[in-house]
Amino acid sequence: MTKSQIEEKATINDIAKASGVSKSTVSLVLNNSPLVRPSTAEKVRVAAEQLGYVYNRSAANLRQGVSNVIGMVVNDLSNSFFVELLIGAERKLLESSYITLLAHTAEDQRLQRQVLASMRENKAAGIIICPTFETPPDLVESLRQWGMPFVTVMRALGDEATDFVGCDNYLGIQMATQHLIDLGHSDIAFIGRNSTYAVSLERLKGYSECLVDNGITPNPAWMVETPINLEGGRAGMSQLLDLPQRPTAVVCYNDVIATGALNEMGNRGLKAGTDIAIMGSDGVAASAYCNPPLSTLALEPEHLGEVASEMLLARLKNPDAPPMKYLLKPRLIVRETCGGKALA
Amino acid sequence: MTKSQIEEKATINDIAKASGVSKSTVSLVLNNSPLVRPSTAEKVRVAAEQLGYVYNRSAANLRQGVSNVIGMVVNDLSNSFFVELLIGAERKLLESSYITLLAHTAEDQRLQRQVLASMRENKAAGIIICPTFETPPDLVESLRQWGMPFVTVMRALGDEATDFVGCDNYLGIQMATQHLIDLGHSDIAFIGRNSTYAVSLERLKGYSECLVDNGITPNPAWMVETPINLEGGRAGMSQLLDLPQRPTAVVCYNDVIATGALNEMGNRGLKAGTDIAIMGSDGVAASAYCNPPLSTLALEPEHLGEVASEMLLARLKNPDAPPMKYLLKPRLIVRETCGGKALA
DNA sequence: CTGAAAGCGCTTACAG
DNA sequence: CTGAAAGCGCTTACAG
Repeated sequence: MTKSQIEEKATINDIAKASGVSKSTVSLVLNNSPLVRPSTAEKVRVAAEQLGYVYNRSAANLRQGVSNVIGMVVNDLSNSFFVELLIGAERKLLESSYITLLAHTAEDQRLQRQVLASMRENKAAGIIICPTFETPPDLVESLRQWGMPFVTVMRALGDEATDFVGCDNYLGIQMATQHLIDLGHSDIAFIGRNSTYAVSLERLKGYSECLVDNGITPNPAWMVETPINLEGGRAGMSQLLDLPQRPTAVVCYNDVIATGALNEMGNRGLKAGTDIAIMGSDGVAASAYCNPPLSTLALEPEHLGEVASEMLLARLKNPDAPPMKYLLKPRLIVRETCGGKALA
Repeated sequence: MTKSQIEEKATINDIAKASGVSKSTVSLVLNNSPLVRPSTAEKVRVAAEQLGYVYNRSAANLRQGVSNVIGMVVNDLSNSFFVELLIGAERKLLESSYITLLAHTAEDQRLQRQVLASMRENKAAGIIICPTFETPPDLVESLRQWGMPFVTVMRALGDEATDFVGCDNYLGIQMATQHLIDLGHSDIAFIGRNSTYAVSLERLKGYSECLVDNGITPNPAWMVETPINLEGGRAGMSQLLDLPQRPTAVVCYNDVIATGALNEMGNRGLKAGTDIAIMGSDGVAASAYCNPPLSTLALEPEHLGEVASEMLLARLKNPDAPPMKYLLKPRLIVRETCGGKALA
């Protein structure tokens, strides 16, 4: 235990003493500066090793005014889309020797404010944020005023000047809807309408405009409003199945909704792809293992997470670069639930 | 911009000057010390507010030698069990004004070492760790030597002295197996055997001993070894269905495996609960929305996460308290896939 | 209840 | 290529 206590206490001063150089030189060595002569560096490294030295980032952070942590603020970890996004982002950050400070807001704006403030106090080098529903625009103002670099993900925030990573929601759902139309459907419903939520609005628009473009009149009774969760998907499908006139196909807001819908179909002895065609959106890993396997849109959440990290890192390197945008083009994944396997 | 630049720079010295007290007093106020006269405190708070003061945790961390961050090291975020556990843990930590440093190891030991070292440098106050497969015992030694408080979750590590949160794996799978036997099954398989993995060994034992206790001889061909992921579940079920003699019921290592198994059954036009009975384990949120709804074991991951946080917080308060253990007793959740709804 | 002083362990110009 | 000096913004005994 004495040994370990000695180890606990070693600082660059101790290393300096042990290796016969100044602590400036030690610091240079620890930061892999090319300025130090290799033989000196080696000597220092050996001493550090022997002393069981542990770099104290708190000290470095204080001196430099910035840390090696990146804040990651996520609105909904119960949706694996965001989990996969988190996985991609965190891995990428780690590769660049950043470490991730995570906060799950669960769509709570108050919490979002709180964790952002905490990340600021902790001198986060930057923030990746998947904002909550209806995040007020002054949040962006705050972040800017703080001088905090950030990239927003999936839900655009503020003006054109903010860095953003997302996907073409309109195009994706349009593709999904068109696919069903190409399969011969015209009675197509949408589950997951949500008027307070920009992404839902875009997706709903992709759906309804696609219908119109194909000469189909959208049916308001077939645009089901539900919370965006598994139960919402189940309940939404239940609502559709209770209608006197059922649709023959359903476009779901996302894979979570679709999974809930599949559940309800099963509960009623119906099979997706045979009785009713279903399309999801997001392409989460689990979508391939739905029962039946879900036809959906590849939004590549893990890739989006990686891109978000890369964008933030680029922003840190170059604070004055012009605004960066990444808008993923969805790709159709045809599996079983749309009943159009043959087409693919 | 001038305003915000001034704000950036305010320190306790500025507050001290502005409010006419010493910086010691300011520090006391910021930490809500009861020592300061309320009127003084108020004066200080107003000054801090006016100056747009931001507490600098790096400085406090350096001075105190410890931070307000807790490291959370998770082996597998592709399994929602661990995501739900993370959600519970993070929320609880936030309530106690700690913020979570997250690292996903994806079962990579090298990465696990690396992130742990990084968390140490960052002066994490403690660590919650769901260790990777086959984590070497010297990891516990390192953590102890570092003086780093930690609690291990799900996979026990080291000796009796480590704080641990988990569940009774043996009992759970035993209950699931017994339930199937009570339903009249005797041809019961197990998917997710994995000899290198302690938890799998416990669960497999719960399964096979339950069979023996009921006078049933375990069939080696029905103990399927697969990776623990969706594809493993699907492939495992496929393997069973290809057997000349199929089991009538299957106990799955966890809900991930069960979900994959359900997928394969659907692919073959089979229905769980009717054609073959399926039991999962873990009770992740999505299990209720499988198709059909999955019978499983409630392991309450979110609760386990909360408990882990509470345990770590207790450990921080009282470093010398005796080792703490929390072993959750699983509860049977009877839904559709076991075909025993009537019994519940 | 409040203040003066020391120091946490780094990094960064600056000088040589 | 290396060293001496200053300072980042806090907290913590200690004294009064």
